[in-house]
Amino acid sequence: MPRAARETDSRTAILDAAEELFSERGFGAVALREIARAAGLNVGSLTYHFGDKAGILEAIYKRHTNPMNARRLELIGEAKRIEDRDQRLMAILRAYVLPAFSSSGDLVGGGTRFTRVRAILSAEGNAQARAIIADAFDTTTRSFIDAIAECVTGAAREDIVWRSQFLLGSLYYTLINPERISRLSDGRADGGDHDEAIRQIVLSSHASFRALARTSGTPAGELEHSA
Amino acid sequence: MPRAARETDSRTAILDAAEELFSERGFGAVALREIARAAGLNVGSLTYHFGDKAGILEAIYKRHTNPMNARRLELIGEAKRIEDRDQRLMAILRAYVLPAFSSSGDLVGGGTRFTRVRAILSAEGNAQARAIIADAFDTTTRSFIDAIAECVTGAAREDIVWRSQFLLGSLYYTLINPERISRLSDGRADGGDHDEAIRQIVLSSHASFRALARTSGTPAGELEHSA
DNA sequence: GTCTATAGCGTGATAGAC
DNA sequence: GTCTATCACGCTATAGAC
Repeated sequence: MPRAARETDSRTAILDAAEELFSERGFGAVALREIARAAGLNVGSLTYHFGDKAGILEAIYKRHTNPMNARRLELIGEAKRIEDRDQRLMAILRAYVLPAFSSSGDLVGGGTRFTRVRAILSAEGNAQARAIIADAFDTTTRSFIDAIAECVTGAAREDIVWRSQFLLGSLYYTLINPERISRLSDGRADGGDHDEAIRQIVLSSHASFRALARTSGTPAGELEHSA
Repeated sequence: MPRAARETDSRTAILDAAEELFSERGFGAVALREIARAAGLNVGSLTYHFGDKAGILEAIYKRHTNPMNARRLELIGEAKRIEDRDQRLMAILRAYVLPAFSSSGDLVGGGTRFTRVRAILSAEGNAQARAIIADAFDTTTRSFIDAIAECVTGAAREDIVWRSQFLLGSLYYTLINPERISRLSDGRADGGDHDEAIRQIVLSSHASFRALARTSGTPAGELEHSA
């Protein structure tokens, strides 16, 4: 067993390499040998440090979830102090989206890469991976839903849950398939532009959530059309 | 080579089995042996009919894309005849979402299953799979974007593209991870309820698109907040 | 048209030298 | 702590019997 407290250079080299490969092709499709080669180490070294392949994924999760959740809660806390409901809602949405894109902790560009890992893993349905993913973010997501509910008075809790699912789906799919945006816009938009992606997701979901409010000056007629 | 025109029982049995397995675990993680077992046939039979593993995926795409696109264009055509812009927008969104869930052609429940295959494959990043996916839906998607643009006057094309990306991401993620909705709503919503999913996606994206309109009675202030 | 048998390769994980 | 060597297994794809 390696010393748990200290992160050696090899350990982080392995995690960095694995994270990059997982973010591109998922968990199952990546071979330990590839990770070893990318990290400049031998296969035996990986299993020495992390036991098995799933152990590597677990370590990747461990180093990201805490900083990312902390950053989210911090930003949500700030956002909650805004009085105007619309602006507060906007700030809350940014608090959720921003840490998924920007760097988490000391890791350069780690946020985006890790979020892409999560996006791919959520689709892959791998049993080992599923066990590791399991509710690493549920608690934070619930705080997030609570904060939204306070901005969107009179909305049913279920509706907010559905739309927060759509928010996460939007975020994931944008990270997975950014070329589609560039292509369908004939180059007028760049799907790989993270700042723009954040802006678009926040604005779009803001409109989606605000339409749930029963009070305030929303134009009537969204609910119970033919759909 | 098998007769191209006629679909034998074995062929459809193979495609059905493969489609089910792909929709659960993606392309790479499914072994030919599993498909053969589920179809009640031998491995050799699969390669006889479809050449190789990618050939099976290709055949699955072939039997779905045309019917699904046709249904979408038909529904968009109907929707375009609606005069009221809000109601037309709603109908157009339904025209896009509905065929992704409901059965396509004669295939029972085929739409949902096939859409789940597409969702997983889009995330998987497999090279062979990517080649088959490539713009099987781009033409229809462009008609869809055009139709929305007519409802949302004054909106920038790029913004519509971004939000249609979010629509697809919402749809995919809901099919991939429906349990998350049930869990986060504490059982008050059922993520696996397709009719409700359609309704929620349509309403949510309707609000998102409508907010882009510069004319009409939209409440001011969505654009250019802090974001 | 479907089967069995097998080739040829790549995989995750381990044992033991250094 | 990192290496080489190796095990046992699973994979896709093919060849050829029936």
